[in-house]
Amino acid sequence: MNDTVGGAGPNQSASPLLEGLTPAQLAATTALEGPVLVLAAAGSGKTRVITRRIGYLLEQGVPPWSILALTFTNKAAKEMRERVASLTGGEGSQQARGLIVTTFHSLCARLLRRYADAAGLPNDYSIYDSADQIALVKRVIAGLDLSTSNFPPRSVLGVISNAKNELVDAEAYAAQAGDFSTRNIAKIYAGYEAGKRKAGAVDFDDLLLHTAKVLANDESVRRECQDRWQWLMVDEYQDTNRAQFVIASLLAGTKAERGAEPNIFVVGDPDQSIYGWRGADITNILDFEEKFPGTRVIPLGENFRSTEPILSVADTLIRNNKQRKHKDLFTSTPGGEHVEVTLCRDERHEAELVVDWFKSLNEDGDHTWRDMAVFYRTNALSRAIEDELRRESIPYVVVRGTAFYQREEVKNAIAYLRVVANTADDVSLLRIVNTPARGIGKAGLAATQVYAGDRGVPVFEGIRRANEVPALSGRARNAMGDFASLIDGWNGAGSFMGNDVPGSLRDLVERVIVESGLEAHYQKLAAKNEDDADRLDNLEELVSSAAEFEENYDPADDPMQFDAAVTGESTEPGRLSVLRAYLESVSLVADADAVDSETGAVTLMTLHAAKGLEFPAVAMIGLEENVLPHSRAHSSESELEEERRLCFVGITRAMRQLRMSAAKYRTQRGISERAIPSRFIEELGSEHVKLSDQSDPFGESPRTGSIGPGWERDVSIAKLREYSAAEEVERAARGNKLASGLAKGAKVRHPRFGTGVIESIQGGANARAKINFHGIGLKTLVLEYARLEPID
DNA sequence: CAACGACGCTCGAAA
DNA sequence: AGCGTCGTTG
Repeated sequence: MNDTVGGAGPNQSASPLLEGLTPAQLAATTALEGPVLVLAAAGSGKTRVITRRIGYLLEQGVPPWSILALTFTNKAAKEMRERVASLTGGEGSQQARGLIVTTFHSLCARLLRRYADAAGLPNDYSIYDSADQIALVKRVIAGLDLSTSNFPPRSVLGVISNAKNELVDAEAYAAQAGDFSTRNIAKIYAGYEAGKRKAGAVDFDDLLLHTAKVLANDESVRRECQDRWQWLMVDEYQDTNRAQFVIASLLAGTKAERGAEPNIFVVGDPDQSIYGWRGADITNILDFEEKFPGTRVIPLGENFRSTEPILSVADTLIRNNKQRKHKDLFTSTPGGEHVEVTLCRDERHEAELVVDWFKSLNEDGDHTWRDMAVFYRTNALSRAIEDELRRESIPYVVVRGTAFYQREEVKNAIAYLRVVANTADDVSLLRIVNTPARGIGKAGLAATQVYAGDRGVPVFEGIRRANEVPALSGRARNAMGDFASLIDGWNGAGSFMGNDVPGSLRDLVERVIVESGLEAHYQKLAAKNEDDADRLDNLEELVSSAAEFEENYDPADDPMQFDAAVTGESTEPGRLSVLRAYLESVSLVADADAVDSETGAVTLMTLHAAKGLEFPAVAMIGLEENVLPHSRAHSSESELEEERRLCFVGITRAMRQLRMSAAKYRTQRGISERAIPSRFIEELGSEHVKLSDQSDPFGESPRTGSIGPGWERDVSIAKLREYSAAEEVERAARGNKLASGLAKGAKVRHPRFGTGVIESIQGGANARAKINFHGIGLKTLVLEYARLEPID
């Protein structure tokens, strides 16, 4: 931009911002102008580099509002903002006013709000999550007289999402659709797009897609953005997809547009690319230098996180990836313990070993619960660990940020709010129009949908005009009339423009929950079934979350409020616009956002959610074929390599201690199946790995050492059957023994379900008991796994 | 029209 | 094991 910025070398400016950096980190931090690609190995201090670089830019006099940093999760964005704030002196410092650190999706959501006209969207658009998408696709499939068994909504949506990630829209897709099935998918795709357009809704892919289109097609929009943001940074660049690459490129602009090479700074590690299935495109890294001539490439190789054995094991594993540029991982801090890899009997045994390990770490006094984490390939694997931690009264958190918003009762409340914000949102409307039941039945609704469809108006408009809809019963008309006034009462449709609805967001959410009848509905359920008691708590929590959002809401934080950002003024926002912002934030929570290192609890999460984090002690479970690598990742070598990178990401999160385990039997979908140790175990090498086979409960001392009988992977099907048959006999004997200890009519206690009476019991390999639990009802439990205690 | 139980299907990571 | 759909009953 000018000489003062570029020329200020680290030597003259003894800035504290540049202290304690390695030469490579310093080079990256102070590489200001022009395109820069930082290849940052795991644990090499990339967050540090980005935050210091932002601080350095500010120190050089760059205005904060001209800096835009894009991260992968809200959590990462928040952390980065905090670190910048502490570097530049002070919380919420005026210095950083207008600095934008956010996620791609949030940025796009805001851009589309501001440039709604140019994007062809209403500015009150809804964001559909996967459940909404499925609901809409189902309706479209039904409307086309197709069957959901021939066209499973989930897989159709997968096809649509992939098409979108390659920037193929419904039209383009139809143009290349050949066979019968593909042509029908093209029809569903088109219907799905039309449905969203009518509802004023977008899905996650659309957020990126629409933004890319607006930036590409509307020069004034592009100009405005390019003028504001002179300094662009992208974190986790290896996980950007095609659309994100296009957006970043358009925001950066070209030399022709800017008169100089754009200041775009991206940081990534090809070895940590784990979102290929979501369209992440590794060629974005490879093409970067081509797209931005004169790119400076700065490698950050030295690892400051892990002990030597951990790093070495990670390195040995990742070398098995063939489609990879060779790269040495190194640490200057030698020493450290071996990586222990254990073969367990089953997931319960595995959980016991993990929890025993954690307990011993805790007792040694070197670690607290928050230093420990368990990683797994799929969410379902957390269960056994959770049970064991609960049994041992060890505090733990399962990282699943979106789980709360996916609960039925919360989704319902949010659907109401979405309808308040956007009455055209048919998917949300249909979800709640008769929840709780208010006499708007299937038949009446169908007639209203037809009426609305014929006139091209939203279903809610049909409900408003229930009196004109033919063939409705008087009761249905009344019910619909009541419902319409309910919604209109909340969104102020009666008052001028609906924009000056008084009161707070908190009040609105509370009113909606009470007046919709949701509260009463769940109160009724809770009275009947203890399991439903927490639903009311969740609704309460939603109110708190809205209140908290409202409290922290500052329209000036909106990236698009240029003037407010620059002048420091903020305008009083209307309640509906706060509601919209709230709904948007709710739609864009990531699982990883739920990580909270402050709580003194063990952290449980998927390998994907673990990206970017670090823990002193890590247990990785389920290192089995078809789990990691996952069974669905066997169709190509590149999928397998992505699984290997996922394993690599997990390993490199561990700072001091790492354990991995595989179970000989794993229960999935309710049945226990023989599992084969993951090929990745062998690929860890043997130098820093300590194997131990603890799977034989009757064996003398556990077998340790090299890959032995229990570890073999290339077992033939016949051999597997042989194993299974032998073990089946054992299991049957165990089952019979367990069953004989209990009888019909006996009273038992279960750690979670309380006391109950046995209704029926069955022995054998899958010994089960049907038990009538007090206050809960009938449950069938597998004796081998259920922790039942007989009581008198 | 709503509530409940039986049945059958699925089953990956997530913004 | 969990979920959604279907058919039955209140």
